[in-house]
Amino acid sequence: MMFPTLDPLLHSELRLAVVSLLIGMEEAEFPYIKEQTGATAGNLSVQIEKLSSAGYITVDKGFKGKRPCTLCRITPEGRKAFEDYVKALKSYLVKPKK
Amino acid sequence: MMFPTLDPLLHSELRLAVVSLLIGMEEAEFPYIKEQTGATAGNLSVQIEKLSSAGYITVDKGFKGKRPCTLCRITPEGRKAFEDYVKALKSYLVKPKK
DNA sequence: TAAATAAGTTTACGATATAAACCAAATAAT
DNA sequence: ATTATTTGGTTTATATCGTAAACTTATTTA
Repeated sequence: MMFPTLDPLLHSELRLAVVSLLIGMEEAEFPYIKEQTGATAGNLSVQIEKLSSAGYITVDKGFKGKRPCTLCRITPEGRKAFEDYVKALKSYLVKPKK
Repeated sequence: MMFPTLDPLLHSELRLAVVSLLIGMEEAEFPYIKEQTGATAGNLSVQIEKLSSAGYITVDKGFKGKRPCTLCRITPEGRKAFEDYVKALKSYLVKPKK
């Protein structure tokens, strides 16, 4: 078909932002992601859980001193899915030569 | 903010496909769009109506011979919105140089 | 010790996408 | 000449999704 389907897990503003961010850093804390994306904590929590249970990111809940600290990282599958998503999107954004 | 908001009207697989198609042709009939996008008639009808009432496309219901014929065209606003959407998306897809 | 902040999670709700069901007219089959 | 099928859609119902509000627990700060 003309237009390939877009991975619904990535075709979401916030989830795409999260993955995009992680692609660029390989490790980020929850509050940092929250700040960079402008998301509310609740929404971010939900979307991170979705990305995590899809295997696109890993989530490590530990402590930094005495405070909880949630560390997120992209997985190889997440990286692959992102690349595929970008490729697919191009079919929508770039008109193929007549 | 790092990630600009994505026009929710365009951030939809089918609506984006429709607009993308119309950008490349300036005029298309309902059945053609249906075929190219692989959408069901119902879904397409709904999404075309949304694009239309947002002013992104025009919809002309006429006849071709005796059969009804629905013609869609992109509007300047639709074109502009699409361009803005593509620009905004790039913030998500391309990592800005460190 | 009381209030405020940090770091999240859970829950509730409204919006959204999608397909199923439906409708009307025209054409094809019997 | 009916009956069935196809064409070209629209309306409606549903299931999913995104989002913010409310809540929890622990920790500083006043």
